[in-house]
Amino acid sequence: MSTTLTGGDAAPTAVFAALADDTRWRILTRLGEAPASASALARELPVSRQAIVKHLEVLRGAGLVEAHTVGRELVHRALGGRLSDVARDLDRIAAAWDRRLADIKRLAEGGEV
Amino acid sequence: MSTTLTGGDAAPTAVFAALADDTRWRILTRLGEAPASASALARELPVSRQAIVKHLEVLRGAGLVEAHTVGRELVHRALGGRLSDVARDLDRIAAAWDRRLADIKRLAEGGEV
DNA sequence: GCCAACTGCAAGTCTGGGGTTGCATTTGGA
DNA sequence: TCCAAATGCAACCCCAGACTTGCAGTTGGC
Repeated sequence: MSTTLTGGDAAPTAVFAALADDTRWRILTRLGEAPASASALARELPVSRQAIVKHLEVLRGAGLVEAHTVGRELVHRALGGRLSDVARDLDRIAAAWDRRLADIKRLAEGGEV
Repeated sequence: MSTTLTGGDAAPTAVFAALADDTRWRILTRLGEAPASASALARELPVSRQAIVKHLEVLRGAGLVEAHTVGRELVHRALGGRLSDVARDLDRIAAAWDRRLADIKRLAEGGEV
């Protein structure tokens, strides 16, 4: 019905899982600065190319990264769209919690006078 | 200099890791609806109390949950603050990526005419 | 045409952490 | 007072996934 996490109670943990690894986060933010291939990233980061490839697959699966070929290279770049979707949803959820909390407090105070 | 993740390049993966587990997410959203103790949650969710206790520790460590004693119960409740912080930061990062992307495209098109 | 460089596939290792069970301890409240 | 119910601690199991090494296949570009 919806791909956003507020659409239902679908767990958005997949996206979070993609963001939860340090190496993956480094790769992602690095791609945010400028697109790069797996081999190029492997030269910059202290992990093997294969490890990076796997991370890129996860990131692509989460919709956080997009790939296109340039010459014989497979260049990846970071996509902001999914991330801002998640941000918006998180913000809504947080607001709902705090609102509910405030309601409870108000109710408790008002009702006990 | 800053506790937010945009402040530096500090990896915010700790918070994401806290959100990345399904069971933990269920616990967190459940607490968002109404505060509850570990034992109460254990009765509602298909996991042992001990598992829930560990999850609550993680959530508390990430600043997503707060606890206070009521009678002999230790009641936990979800806090929106940290979550909206993360949301704001993610949104900024996403915007920066897209902006950079747009710049590159514009530059490429303009330069190749 | 050829080679250097990039990608893809396949095992295989090993640590983290999610989950459980069991028991000890405390304490609220009828 | 006394018990049911809540918390805390500890040892243990088990698997997902992060990382590596090694090799085979493809292809761009001089």
